[in-house]
Amino acid sequence: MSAREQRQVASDTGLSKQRVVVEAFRLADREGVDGLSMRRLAGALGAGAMSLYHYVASKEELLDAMIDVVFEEIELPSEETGWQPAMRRRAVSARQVLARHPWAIGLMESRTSPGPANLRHREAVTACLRRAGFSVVMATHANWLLDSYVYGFALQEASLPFDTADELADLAEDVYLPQLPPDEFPYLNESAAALVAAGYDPAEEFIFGLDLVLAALEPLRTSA
Amino acid sequence: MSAREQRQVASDTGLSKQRVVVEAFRLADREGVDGLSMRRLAGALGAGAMSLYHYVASKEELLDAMIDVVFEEIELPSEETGWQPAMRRRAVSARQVLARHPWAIGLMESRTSPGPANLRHREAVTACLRRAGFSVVMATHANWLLDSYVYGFALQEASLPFDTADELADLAEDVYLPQLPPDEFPYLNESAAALVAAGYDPAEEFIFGLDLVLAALEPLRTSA
DNA sequence: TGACAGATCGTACAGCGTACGAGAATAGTA
DNA sequence: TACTATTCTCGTACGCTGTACGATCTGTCA
Repeated sequence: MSAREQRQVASDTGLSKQRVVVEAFRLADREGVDGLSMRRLAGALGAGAMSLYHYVASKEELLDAMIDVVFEEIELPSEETGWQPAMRRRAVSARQVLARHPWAIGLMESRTSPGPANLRHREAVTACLRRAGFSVVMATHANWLLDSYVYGFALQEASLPFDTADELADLAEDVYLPQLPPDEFPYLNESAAALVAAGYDPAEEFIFGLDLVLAALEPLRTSA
Repeated sequence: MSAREQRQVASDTGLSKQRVVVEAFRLADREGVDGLSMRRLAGALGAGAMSLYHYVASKEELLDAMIDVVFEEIELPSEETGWQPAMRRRAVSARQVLARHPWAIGLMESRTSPGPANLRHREAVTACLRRAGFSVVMATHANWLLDSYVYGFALQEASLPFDTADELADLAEDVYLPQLPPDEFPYLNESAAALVAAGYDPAEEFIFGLDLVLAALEPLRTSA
């Protein structure tokens, strides 16, 4: 057993690619992606900055690996239910995961080579659609539509500067409404008022659009 | 007339917030957002790096302003057609603009305070939906769904590492397929083959999903 | 024991955003 | 025209970044 393999097993002491990536993931959760530097990461691992480069070729590769950990966290579509419940569950899971790790969605634009968990995920989704009777072409369309919705929703949610309904109400009153003269922005005022009155739950909002999309996809299936 | 106002007019000589932001926009188009540094931007403007800070409080503010320029480029929904053609046109325009400036979508996650063009855009979209008979709540749902689709599509498109069908074919053969063993990823192989055979046009793909979404929203209108 | 490979990391470099404050240019007033 | 006040420009410097390079240290095997 080489020293390296030993290190991979003994997770408490010694480094490994796994430990580096997972700690980077945690650090990004804690401090945001801007707070993730090689030196700080090394510090959190009790190592010197340059030691990390034995496990990771560059920071870019580290970010790629972090994104793949995100995909590992997303539920794969079940094979035991209909395609709609299966896609619904995996989409809900994806949104939850992306909401829990808001740094991830911002990283995706710049990552171009999908990792293994990403590939496994795509394969499972495509399999689910194809088995449900979508043609190759229609499965591609469905994939784009569903993923666009999930990622776009996550992107918008990540850029909301509040986390709770209370914060929303405060922000609306103190920041938004003052810069929205009612005569120039009548409809935004109307919306803002309704939003503050009713509160706002991103999970519910997400489900609403998701169910519309799923229903719209149903007729694209070839077999009934 | 103050010196500053004069500078804002005389665009050839002298700086102004406009000139700084527009040049930053161009630089990002040319070199990507990673190539945009205050020093390089100053160089492109023939000025010292610190001079920029007279027109822009920080790089963050500069990025905010750049995003707002992006929104200025997006067509507002027309008031003279039905809501569907209007929303269709503005969504198509938004995708085009975001595809032309791929750095923009990556910036959106971190921008939390919308600029004036952004606000104008949202107001116009909401107005269009409300006038078409969507209730306040339904207009909010429609807004989320449409914007999620547009942004998510743009995000996925920006992370595609190819621009033309030829590049796609080359990449598929040289990079993707080799890492997709057919027994482990049968469906992805199937999709990849179909994609290479048929070519791939993001504009068409976008329209397909967009029309599904628009049709799905139609029944949410209160008045016929 | 000696040799070799794997792992660690100190140092250094170029580049980043920007705080500070000095100096130049311009505008307003007498 | 002369003096002052304001606006604008930017050189220097600080603390941070990713990482190239090479020295060192650790552990394995002959």
